Parts: sequence; C-alpha cells; structure tokens
Amino acid sequence: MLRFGVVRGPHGVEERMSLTLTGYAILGHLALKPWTTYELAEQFRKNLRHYLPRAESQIYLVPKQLVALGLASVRTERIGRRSRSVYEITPLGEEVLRAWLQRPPDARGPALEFEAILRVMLAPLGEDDRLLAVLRGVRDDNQEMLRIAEQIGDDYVAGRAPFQRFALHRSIMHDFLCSFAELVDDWSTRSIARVQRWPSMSPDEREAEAIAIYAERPRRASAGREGRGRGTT
Amino acid sequence: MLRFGVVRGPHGVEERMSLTLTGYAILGHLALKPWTTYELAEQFRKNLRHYLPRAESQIYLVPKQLVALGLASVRTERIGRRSRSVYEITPLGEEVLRAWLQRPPDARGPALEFEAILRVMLAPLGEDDRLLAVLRGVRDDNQEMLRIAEQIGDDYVAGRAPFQRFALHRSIMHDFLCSFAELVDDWSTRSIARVQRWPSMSPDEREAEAIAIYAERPRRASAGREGRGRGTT
DNA sequence: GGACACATGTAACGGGTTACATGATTTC
DNA sequence: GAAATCATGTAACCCGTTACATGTGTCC
Repeated sequence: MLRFGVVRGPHGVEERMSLTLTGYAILGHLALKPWTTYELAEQFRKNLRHYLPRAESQIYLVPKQLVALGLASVRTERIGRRSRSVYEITPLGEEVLRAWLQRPPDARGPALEFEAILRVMLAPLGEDDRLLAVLRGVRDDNQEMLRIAEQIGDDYVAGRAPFQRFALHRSIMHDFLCSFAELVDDWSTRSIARVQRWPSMSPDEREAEAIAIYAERPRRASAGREGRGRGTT
Repeated sequence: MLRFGVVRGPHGVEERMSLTLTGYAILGHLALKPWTTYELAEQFRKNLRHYLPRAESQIYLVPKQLVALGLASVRTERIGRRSRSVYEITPLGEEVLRAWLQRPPDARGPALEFEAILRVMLAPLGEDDRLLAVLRGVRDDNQEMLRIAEQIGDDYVAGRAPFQRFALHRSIMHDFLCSFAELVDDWSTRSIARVQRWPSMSPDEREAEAIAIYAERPRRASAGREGRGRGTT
C-alpha cells in the first residue's frame, strides 16, 4: 500500500502510487455502502475468495490503511458493550476509485495457481492411486464451490440478494464462477475415469488416447466472433 | 524455503519442515533430468506459468537453495567463454520428493486471482464502455494462452514434445489448460455480446436476462458419477 | 456453565516481486 | 556494429500469511 501521492490534475485525480488490488477491492466495497470490518471479512470469505483469496487478518488491516491515506473514514459504534468500526468512503476515496476504474487493469487475464496440476505432471514418478487421490481431492473440494454458487443463484432468483440492484452486472461474475466450478468438476471427473481405465489398456491404446486429446484440443479457430483484432479500446 | 530437517524414519524420509511449492516444482523437474537455470526459467515461462506463475529471478534463486539443502547438486559447464550451471537431483532430493508425492496436497483446489472480475463487480460505478474494454482485454490476452496450448498439442501429435514419454499423464494437464483457455474465451466473448445488447433492452428485459442466468447456473445435480461421496481415499 | 459464533485485532516472518546490472553470443 | 537473445544473477522491499490473543453475546 505504502505511499500514495494524489495529484489533482486537469481531469480529476491522478495517482502517483497506487493501492494494492486488495486496497481497491475494499475501497470499491466502501463505495457501495458503509461496512464493518466483520462484514467485509464475511464478504471476502463467502463471495470474493474464489477470485481474490485473502487472509482474514488482511481484511482488518487494509481499511485502517485506507483511513490513514484519507480515502476512508471510521466511525465506532457500540452494540451493548461490544464496539465495532464502521468504515465509509471519503470524497477523495471516491475520486481515487473512479480514477482506478478509468485506468486499464494491471493484469488482464486470470492468474491461476494449481498445485494439483504440478502433481499430475510429476505423477509418473509415483503410483496411479496417488494421482487418483489428488484428482478426487480436487473434485471433492470443488463441490463446496458448486454449493456456494447454487446458494448465490437461489438468492438472486428469490430477489433477496444483498446487491440485487446489480443483478445484471453480477450475473457476469456468476457466469464465470459457475463456468469455472463446472470445468473443475467435469475435468476432475473425466480424468478420474480415464486413470481408472489405464491399467486395462494396452500401450498402443494409451498412446492413441493421449494423441486423440492433443489432436482435438484446444478447439481450433474461433472465427466470425465479435470485434476481431487487438486493442484495449 | 527456510530450515529443512530431514528425519530418516522407518518408512523413508520424513520432513520436519517443507519446501515451498516452487521448491518442489523445481525439485520435481530435476527428478526428470538435469536442467540449467536458463532451461528451467524457459520451462516456467512457456509451460508452467499458467498454473504456477513465478518471477524469473525466483527460478534462478531456488535451485541454489536446493543445493544448500543438499537436495540438488550443481555442475558448471563452459560453452566457449560463457559458463552455465547445470543442476541435478541428489539421492536425498529424490527421497524428499518421493515423500512429498506421498503426502496429500496442501491445497486441493485451484487458487484463482482475477482482477477483471473485481472490475466487473464495480462496473456499475463506471460506464459500460469501460466494462467492455476490460472484457476485451481479457479475451485478447487469452488468445495467447490458446496459441500456446495449440503449439503444445501440435508437438505431442508430431511426437516431438520434450516429454513425449509422459504424453498420457500430460494430456490430463493439457485437457485442463485447454478447458480453462476455452472457458475464458467463451465467457469473455458472450459477456461482451451481452453488454453490447444492454443499451437496447428495456429494464424488464434486463431483469429477465439476469434471473435466467441465475436460475440456470450452476447446472444442478451431478448424480450418477464415479465414486460419489467424500473422502480423499 | 460451557460451547460456539461474533468481533477485532497484533507481531513476526518470509516468499516472491520489482528493478537493476552485466557480460557473451548470435543474427542481420 | 547494432540489436536481439542468451544467461545469470543481486538487493531491497513489502504484501500477505501464520499464529496468536482477547473479549462479547447468545444458545442450550
């Protein structure tokens, strides 16, 4: 997060040094409504962790930093004897966020880190049943993601989602999350089935199976689609 | 990487403290054949970055640490006046790797970090054309991934891949990579098309579109599949 | 009265990134 | 002889994680 020099240029604010993605994520949430740190932590735990995984402690730290930078303000409420901090965005925070939304993303594509794939790669050094265990672990874990996606879908259909008014935009997110969870489910399921068939196959059959996959994937040519060509606009 | 106490137990080595995933990734590569740091860096740049992204400098640092831990050895070759280090796995390194392959993975599912999704989430704060720019950026960047996957597929079909002998195992990786690249391509393409239609739609139509997506995704029930139920085996 | 969720942090550590630096070899 | 690629690092920095700590409210 570090220093954060804000320069007021002719077209609004320009940032000398930017926040981390976590910082913008929280600032963005504050732009929608005031949040307590607990609510933010909950939000990250339930909804954001699939494409912005962060430790709980970070969610309590970052809002403080935003306040220190003048991008947010805190108000302390008392619920009985228990106190809680409510964070709100400041006008400066709104400007900084707007400037960020105007800028092109730092990373355009998704960053994936997938230990299981490394284990698949090194699987020839071990036994097939270890590979199966890895793939089953992936699939089992993914069931949770599928359940969460289902829950979110139900909430929007029932009209009781916290951000129902953004349903249209959020449906793009939901589309991605579901596609991803379904991909992991499908991939792990068919890979388990494949590995299970290997012992009963001849070397030639195995060779043929591998080559068939390499020959068919990725599907070639995606011609005749919207807005062909480079450019970020 | 830090300390790394190896204890020789009744069933082979037991590790007191483990390597990072990067450490195991490189150790795993050394188990297949000796590599120079440059080759490793190339390998990470071309093949691994999609599911284990690491800075180049890290690839030069980690093998040195493996040597310091006694898991690998270096040999310095001279090509003309230019020298290069060739790294090889030691017997201890092989044991440690085998022990790791035996253990269940630390993270079973994939970890995703996707700035563009955050921008989709906050898109209602900006203009639709900013959202379109983000989605187009994602799709354009993803073309590169699709091209790389195609290249890899061609190499295996032609029988000239560096690890042709592992074609069967690696086809599982290829399957995942292609599925993912195709997902990103499909998702970004259909999302661009959707956003472009929004201006010409009535509020009711937009509402209906959103709800339709939430109602259909994720696909419900995945009954009658292999090995139902929990458990890591 | 015990368990569990609510609620909010702090301190230390380190893995990985960014930025920089440098020289050799090949290609045009 | 300029440019690109080959080839190998080092130093500083810091974001995020791990692990710990602590008290409140509520349910049974």
